[in-house]
Amino acid sequence: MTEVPQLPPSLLGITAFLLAKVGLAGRRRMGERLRGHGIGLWDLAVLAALADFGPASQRELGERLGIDQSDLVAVMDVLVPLELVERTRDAADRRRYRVAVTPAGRATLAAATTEATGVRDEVLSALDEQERALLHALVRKAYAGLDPRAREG
Amino acid sequence: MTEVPQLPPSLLGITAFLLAKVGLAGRRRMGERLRGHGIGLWDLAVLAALADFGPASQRELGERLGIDQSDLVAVMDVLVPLELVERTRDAADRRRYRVAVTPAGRATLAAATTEATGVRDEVLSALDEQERALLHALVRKAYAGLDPRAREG
DNA sequence: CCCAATCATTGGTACTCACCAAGGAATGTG
DNA sequence: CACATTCCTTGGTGAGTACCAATGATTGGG
Repeated sequence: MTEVPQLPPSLLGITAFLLAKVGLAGRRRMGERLRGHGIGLWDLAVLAALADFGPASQRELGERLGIDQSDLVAVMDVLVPLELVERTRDAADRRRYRVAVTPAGRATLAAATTEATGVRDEVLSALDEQERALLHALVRKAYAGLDPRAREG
Repeated sequence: MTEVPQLPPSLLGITAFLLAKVGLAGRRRMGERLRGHGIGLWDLAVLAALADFGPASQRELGERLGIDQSDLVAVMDVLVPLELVERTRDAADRRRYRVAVTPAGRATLAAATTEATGVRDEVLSALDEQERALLHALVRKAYAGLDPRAREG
């Protein structure tokens, strides 16, 4: 789908439909902007996790973010060469890595956060500041309550 | 991604991230439920368009819903055998079809709308009635303002 | 009547998301 | 020490989304 003209009112009454549309638009735009920084959406999530919670092994990252181990490898293949994270073998247990965000990684995270603001303003251009804040709060609350054990994002 | 535990606060501050997550969850669940009716998300959109706006050619449907012609063929391959739509050659112009929703199609649309309510209540379980209505209104407004000519849903 | 345009169909590409199985390296436990 | 387990990697699957090009049938304009 790639919306354009007048949609059927029947669809516009479906909250899930609207959320999917707006969510998709946000994800697309965010992805485009991040591409300018050489990273993808997952990479951003990993940077955020490392910045917020400190160094971790890949397994820990995967668990925390709900990313499959194998998919995490691809993330590392992006972040390591860009030197946004530093990956060293854990001295105590040389099976595992110790992944840590670098200053460059923090800078990229900050830049991405700024981009996110731009995306928000773009996607929610029809809403005023107050409405945007309200929407954010509502979606955050809804997300927090989203059955964590169910296996859909 | 298949969220679970505590996400980085950095991510939770990003509206686009939250919208994408919640939107994805809604889309998934909606897809699952529709599968029980033998149809997919696109099929529902087509049924809604036909019910709301009356019979149309496939080209008209594609334009209205932003679906590629070729993808619309797949939709018809679902809806026609299920007799949810009736497809007859246009007498005046036998190149085009005249696609119309059948009574069975309307019934399925009604059922799907009910399912949508269930999905909404599921995804927004953390919100009370008032908050759900507010969220719906905000998202609808945002969607309506979403640059219609930009080509991302 | 011939040509260009339109409508539908077929078949193919590319990208994302989520997942799974197999295997190598390193670990610790009995 | 031998064995089961853990961590990471490789390689592959399948569903969903969004495209594009080529073709056949039919049409209307010149």
